[in-house]
Amino acid sequence: MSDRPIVSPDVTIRDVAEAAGVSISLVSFVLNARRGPSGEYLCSASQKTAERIVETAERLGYHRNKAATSLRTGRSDTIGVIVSDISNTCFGQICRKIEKLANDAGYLTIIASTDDRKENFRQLVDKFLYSGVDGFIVAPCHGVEDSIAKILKRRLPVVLFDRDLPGVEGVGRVLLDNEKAGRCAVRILCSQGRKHIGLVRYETDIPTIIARENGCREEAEKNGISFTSAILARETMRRDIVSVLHNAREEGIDAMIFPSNAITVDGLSAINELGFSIPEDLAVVGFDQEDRSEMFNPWFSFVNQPTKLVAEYSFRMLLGAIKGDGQLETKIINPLYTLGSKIKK
Amino acid sequence: MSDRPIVSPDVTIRDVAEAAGVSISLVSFVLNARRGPSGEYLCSASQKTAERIVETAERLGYHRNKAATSLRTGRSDTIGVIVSDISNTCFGQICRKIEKLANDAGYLTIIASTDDRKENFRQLVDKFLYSGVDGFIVAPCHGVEDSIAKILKRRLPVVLFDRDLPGVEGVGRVLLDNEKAGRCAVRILCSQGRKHIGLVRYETDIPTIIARENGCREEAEKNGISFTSAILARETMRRDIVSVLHNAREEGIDAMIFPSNAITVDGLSAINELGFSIPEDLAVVGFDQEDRSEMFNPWFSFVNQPTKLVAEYSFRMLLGAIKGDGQLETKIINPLYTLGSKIKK
DNA sequence: TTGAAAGCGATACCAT
DNA sequence: ATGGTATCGCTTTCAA
Repeated sequence: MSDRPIVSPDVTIRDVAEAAGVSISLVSFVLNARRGPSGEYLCSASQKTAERIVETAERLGYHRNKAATSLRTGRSDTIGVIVSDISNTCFGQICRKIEKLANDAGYLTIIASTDDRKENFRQLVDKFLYSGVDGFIVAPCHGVEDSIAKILKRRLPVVLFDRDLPGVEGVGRVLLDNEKAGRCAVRILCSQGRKHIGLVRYETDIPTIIARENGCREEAEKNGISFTSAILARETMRRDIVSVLHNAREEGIDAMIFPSNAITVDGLSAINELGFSIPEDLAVVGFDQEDRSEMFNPWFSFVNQPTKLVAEYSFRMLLGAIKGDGQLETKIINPLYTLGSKIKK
Repeated sequence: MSDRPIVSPDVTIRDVAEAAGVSISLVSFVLNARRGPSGEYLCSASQKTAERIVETAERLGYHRNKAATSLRTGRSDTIGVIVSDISNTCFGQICRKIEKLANDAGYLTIIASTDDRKENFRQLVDKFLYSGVDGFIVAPCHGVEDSIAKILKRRLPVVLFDRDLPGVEGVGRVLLDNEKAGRCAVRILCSQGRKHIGLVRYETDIPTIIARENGCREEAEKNGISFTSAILARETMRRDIVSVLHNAREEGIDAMIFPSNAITVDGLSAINELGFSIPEDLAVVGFDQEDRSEMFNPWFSFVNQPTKLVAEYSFRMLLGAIKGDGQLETKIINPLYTLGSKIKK
């Protein structure tokens, strides 16, 4: 039983030094020493003093002041994660996993949401920069190349995920193979015997969505299946999608693809509003939805990013870049798909 | 023209001082001055120099080094948020809103998930403490009173939300009225003509769940309706809940209540597995589910925390405590409920 | 093997 | 109205 002292204001390295009867430098030296395989201190200090110092530090309840360390070293052991919306389950899961990995590696994680607006993205990047994060993992908005450049100018590593910024160099990437994801969606519908596939999206040049659409079209052609896509204005999509679906069905379309999470949400809501049933009236494949859909109506399918994998690749790549070993590369991930309540492949 | 190299790793307050031809102290003084109503600087510096200093700072792209400020002042303009699982939509939404409010108030937010394990909770509290957060907003695990005490000993403000730690003093609280939430769930089912209500939960002394159950029982008695609750082992709930639901239906129970998010997830999955349809075979009220259920089968209802309200109250209360105005109190929130795809009350 | 001392960048007290 | 300077806690040469 250790009789822990009543912790008062704060124990500094100076207190430890005094209590252990050594100099401040030595304490710092020992406390930052790497441990040998036999658990011992790899530094020039004698094992005996090293142990005494460590023990004293523990007894006093010493913890290094991060601000001071950060000021002195320029490192903060903090990484910044920026997504469009943390309450989107897909991002929530990725962030959670990144946070866990980072925590295990001794890093703190700062997470922020941009609402997909580049002014917010820029502001957050600045804020994180001035807070001294050691690296970034971001799902970028369209058109934030300048912000990324700003990070790179400070020689901080960046890993992009979920969305690409084509042409940007010097960053790591962990991206879904979106064309393959599109092909996957069509194949699911083919295997359910559908012949007339429709896709709804909003007007955009987000490469993710375009690539998915291309994948769909390609696979549909390959299978000799009709493929039609409807393009709506982003602002009024939620409203307009209802009539699009209504008309689609009138015209004999028997399956719909919603190529992003936002579209999936609006699309399924519209289907409920129209009273269509899945898959009798319309088969459906959505994208980027949570893995809890088994809770709900299990009769539609999803194509997803494997969130854990994305988190793992992203964090490992960033950590490697921060530490100096490991390098920033581009990792293309295979899509995952969910049929009903079963995950295959 | 100075013959300095163009590349400046970072602009410091000293650079600004030199460029503006004043002392470091004055720069700090002006840059920390509060602004008057007419937009001007409330400090003893003359308006002219004040303006010159600010302009110079902007021109050089100066941003204060947070580590240095934090070291010097003890403040970090950072708050720590701890939840059980950020990928749980309910927490995701609350965190997102807190983050936004904090951001607007000039604070950075650090979010972490505990997985509902108190060792994790403790570890995270320590980590946040040593990182120098200015305050905490936490959904505590059961049995972490000691961690909270540790925070309070440092005189940092804490706001609890979602879950209470009865008996802990000196903290703010933003809590759902869980008894009322339970009563609400039963009333929904009554209004749908149900007469035999069942509830499933795992073995626990989490006050949230107990209070909900009590609310249910109370309201059922008041309405002369039968109420049965099944208590499972936490570890095997996911599996056992299937047979519980099967038996319940055999025994004539016509409605189920799942009094937490975790139980709701398992419960609905089980219902899908059993092939029951809602509400023909069983009416259902879940708890703490996301607001996107309109996407899915809308034929069951939810009782929720109003996430924005929780976030707003929590953050305001914390900010008040940090700033010194405002005080920590207990705020009890009314439940929100969702019927089908419509939100009422 | 150990210690003294010079900063890191910003703040705030005390002079002027 | 402005400036000098000690200090926050820690890391890191360089000397002893």
